[in-house]
Amino acid sequence: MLKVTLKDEKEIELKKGIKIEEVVNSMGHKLKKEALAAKVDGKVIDLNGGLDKDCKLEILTFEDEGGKLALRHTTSHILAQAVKRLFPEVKLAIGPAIENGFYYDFDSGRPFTDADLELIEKEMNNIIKEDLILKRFELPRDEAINLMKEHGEDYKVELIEDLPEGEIISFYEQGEFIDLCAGPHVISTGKVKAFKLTSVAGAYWRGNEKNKMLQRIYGTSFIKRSQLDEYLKMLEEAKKRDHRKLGKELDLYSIQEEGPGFPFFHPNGMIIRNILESFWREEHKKAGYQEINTPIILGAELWKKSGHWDHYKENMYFTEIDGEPYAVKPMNCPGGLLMYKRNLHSYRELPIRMAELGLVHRHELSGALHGLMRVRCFTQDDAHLYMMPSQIKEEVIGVIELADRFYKIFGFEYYVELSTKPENSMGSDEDWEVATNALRETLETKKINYRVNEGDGAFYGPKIDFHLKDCIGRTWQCGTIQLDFQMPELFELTYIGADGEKHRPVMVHRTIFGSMERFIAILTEQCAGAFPTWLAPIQAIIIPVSEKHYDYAESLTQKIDSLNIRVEKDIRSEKVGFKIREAQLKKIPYMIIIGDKEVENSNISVRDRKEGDLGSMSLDDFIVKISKEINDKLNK
RNA sequence: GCUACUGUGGCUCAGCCGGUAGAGCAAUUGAUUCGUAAUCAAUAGGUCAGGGGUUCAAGUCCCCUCAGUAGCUCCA
Repeated sequence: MLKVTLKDEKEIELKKGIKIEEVVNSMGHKLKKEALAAKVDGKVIDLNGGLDKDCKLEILTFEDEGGKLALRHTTSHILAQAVKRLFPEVKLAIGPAIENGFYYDFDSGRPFTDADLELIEKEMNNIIKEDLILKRFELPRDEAINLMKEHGEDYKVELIEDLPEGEIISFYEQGEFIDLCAGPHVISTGKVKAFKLTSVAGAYWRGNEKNKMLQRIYGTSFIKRSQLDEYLKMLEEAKKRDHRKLGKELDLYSIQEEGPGFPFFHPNGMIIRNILESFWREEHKKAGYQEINTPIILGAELWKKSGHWDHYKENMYFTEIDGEPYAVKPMNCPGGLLMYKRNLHSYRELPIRMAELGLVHRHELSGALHGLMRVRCFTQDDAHLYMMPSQIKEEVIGVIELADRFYKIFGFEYYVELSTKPENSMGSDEDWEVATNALRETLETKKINYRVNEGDGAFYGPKIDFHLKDCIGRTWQCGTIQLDFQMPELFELTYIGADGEKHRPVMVHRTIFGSMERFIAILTEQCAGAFPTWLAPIQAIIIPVSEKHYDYAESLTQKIDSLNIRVEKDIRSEKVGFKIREAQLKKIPYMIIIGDKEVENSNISVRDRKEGDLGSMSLDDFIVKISKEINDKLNK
């Protein structure tokens, strides 16, 4: 007999070799119906699996990540099976479950059309109705390869050949369909109650642009129809928060055909941007930063020295001045380095923190451009910190805390990545090792959860990245902290130590917003265009009921305006309802409605864009209220 | 850059199997002076992204270019 500990710490005795499915069947009706997979000693496996030793057992449903992934992974197999039934000549690549759904990559002679998708969905429904049982089996390497060769699945053969020695090679079979797969899966195709194929896109085999481009079909699935509908509705709603849509509606910015990837900031966008920048300046002054500004165009020699010429050339724009080659800066560091080199530095000055709101230009592939999120010129809220090696940890912590403070103010949740040495990099492995470990240790000291992103560092050093989410959950890198031993070496930076000798400082490159453009985009999506009052282009609008109240409106406007609150008045001959509707669409935080009553009582009637009518109050009370909201940078 | 899709007045969109552009909003003008999400009327505005081709005839079919969207690659 086996001792099995359940999720609620209850221990039960089961006979050895029992199938988890049987265990589930002996449980409550609800769990029996909802079970999708199981977690045995922390490892997610099929319900088909058996128990052969004492263990902890947890039954997973759609509410559990493991259950959800199993269901969606099975849906991707159903998709592949349907495709094979309809188009036998298509070859299979990979088909994992991903966040919010799944995909499957196919090598088909021609691209899938919308009509194909409909056919495929129909066939998938058939497979679900057939309620095929998923059977797992393992094969030794040679047999596995032979099996896949028999099926003409070249990509699968390649995958198996690349599996490390000793790796278990498993397959899943459902009806006539067999796929190489590690699992886990749900017990039968009938478990998928609601699914939808959402889009088709090209995707390179193994994510390498030198490889063949395959057809990727994306989809999602649920255990209830209502969940699918809800998800699709949620996506629709999320699209209304898209900063490209809101940017147009709120007249924040635009991108013209004459300059793809080069944004134009409109007056409303500039108000937000300028406030963000002055906030940034205040905070950086407090945090001990100096501010500098360096040129946008600098000589080619500088870029050769910094390594950009060799490691970053595809992303750079070039020009010529008086016959000499120059480059438009893609990064601010080389200019900043020249600034450091202007004079001698004592160890007593260190760390030196030089910040720069620097406009950089980078050539991004046309297909990568995306509103303000991904552009070809942007202003980084950059800073370069020069320090003694002994100061690294403290400085990196300082930046992490600064970033955290910024994101908290905007109410952003973020997640952190540690990116390591990329292929096209400079410097010795030892340097990279030391730098990467320094960052890792700092993250661990601060007890920050992070994911390692292998090979994604800058060419001169490893980095800690802060990622923020957009309206539909895509993540974008904003803040970054990059530890660099290379530039100080290349530019022969020095400081005079206590011993009177010259020493090499270490350098940290960092941003908090990331770029003004991307940050404004994220912010726009986060607040759905209803910017917190301290950032709103118009903070209050005065709406007189009729012409009789214009004088009072004018005097209120002047009073509020004199307090540096961004106020406007709407004296068009329109009805109140119409003016309110417009103000509401512009997402103006406060509407001040004044009619006979207000003029008579010398007060105002306030409407909040979210709460609606707040009733009447005195102008002074309103000013106290809105000023507090602005000064405290409240997110409401 | 790659794969697929899209591109009609400032904005959102209609235009069936090719017959030679239409609505709403916005704008302008006039009327209306009104109490918490749309007052009424009139006027003006487009060589249908650009270029080439097929055709008696192209917004509608074909090709090229440009731009956008989704994804891949890449990245703040």
